[in-house]
Amino acid sequence: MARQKRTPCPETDALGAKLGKTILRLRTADRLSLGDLSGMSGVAKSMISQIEKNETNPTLATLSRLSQALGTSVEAVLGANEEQTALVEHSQPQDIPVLHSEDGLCKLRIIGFIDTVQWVQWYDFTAEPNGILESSAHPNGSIENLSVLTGKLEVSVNNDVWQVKAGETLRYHADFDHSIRNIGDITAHATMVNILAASIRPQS
Amino acid sequence: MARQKRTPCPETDALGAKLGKTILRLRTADRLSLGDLSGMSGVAKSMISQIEKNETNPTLATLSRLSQALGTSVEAVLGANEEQTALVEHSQPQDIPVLHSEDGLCKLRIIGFIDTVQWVQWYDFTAEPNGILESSAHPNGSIENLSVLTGKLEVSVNNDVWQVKAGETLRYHADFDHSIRNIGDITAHATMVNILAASIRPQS
DNA sequence: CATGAATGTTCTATATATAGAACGATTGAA
DNA sequence: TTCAATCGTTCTATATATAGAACATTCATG
Repeated sequence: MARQKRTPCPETDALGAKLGKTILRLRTADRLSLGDLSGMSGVAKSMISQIEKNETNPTLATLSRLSQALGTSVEAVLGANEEQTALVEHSQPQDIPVLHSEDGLCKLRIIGFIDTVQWVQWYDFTAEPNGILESSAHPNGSIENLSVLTGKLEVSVNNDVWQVKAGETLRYHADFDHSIRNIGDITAHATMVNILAASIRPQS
Repeated sequence: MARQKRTPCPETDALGAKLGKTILRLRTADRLSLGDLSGMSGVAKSMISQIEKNETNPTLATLSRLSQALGTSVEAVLGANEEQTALVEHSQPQDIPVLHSEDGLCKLRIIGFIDTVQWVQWYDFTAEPNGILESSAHPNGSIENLSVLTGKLEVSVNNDVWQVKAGETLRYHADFDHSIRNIGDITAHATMVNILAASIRPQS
């Protein structure tokens, strides 16, 4: 015997509601009728109707077929946030914060600070010869990406040391104290991109 | 009467397989038994077992409850790509793909291509005077960020045109056809970062 | 006004996702 | 050895997700 409880858990329900709206939005944006999308995806149009109204609890398979037909992925459809912030932003130099290393030889311009996306930030990094930038550990599981445009840098994390020169990219875990030093004899220039772990996985 | 065809579509099947591995990985990483996770999530342990082996086709509701119990979101669980990435990666210049514009005057070096994180990519962009780079629309809701290091560029999206010069950053929606042109008389150099819409999501 | 071809909705029958129980395998302690 | 506990698997019954058909509505065009 199997007893089954109806489980309209609020979290899940909200997820389904958002999903339905997203599907509807994508479908109408492409000017597709239920029948069209049904034909393209192989999902019954009755199903699509119910999904859009959050009257059912779709299966991974149907979600996969639907998002494929809509040209996206299941993750994207589920994660899609419809805030249609149709904004364009133009930052002037004086708006961009600049950090300096303790020795005054390195400069870190924080370019990519977007309040809507906290888990990725990027910087323009320059260092005079022998300049060293010391960073304490970033939030759990962050990954730092250093792409050197000109010059030669040395990166130390924990007890490991690597060298990176112009044209190369180094990617390393930044949830330890780490430092970057200019070991060349010219000004070094690099693009640094930090990705926070929140977007990958809440740590084990 | 309802005829129903079993549809083990390869795409969907692969997604399910990946999902199963991810669930298993997260569960064991937290040292949870099937029973533990079942108790925490409210999903029958038999279901979890079948999901991990991709012998069933879970519902959005169960995925939601499971990922909640594991401390993540459905998107993250589905999007989680493959195993623990190598701790460190060092890309040489020859590993980095380079795109050229049709007129041959612009160069786009794809620096930040991480297979584990599909929602952010960045590029090193250079353009000779008058060079123009035309891009077709990116996936739904992408945002493109252009930080000019040297020179002066003009960005056209839809019918809007903006100018950006050294030190400035322009941020615009890239889900339309758009183009970037060097309107200065020296080689322009910029860092371009693209963020896909899938990532616009609060909380971790 | 018809009449048809679209649209989205509700109905109905079946395949299947799911919960719970029963099972077998492993471990550890008395 | 026993016994008990705990693991993952497999079985079974039911709730339900799904496909397909029937239905309802709009909107053309004659």
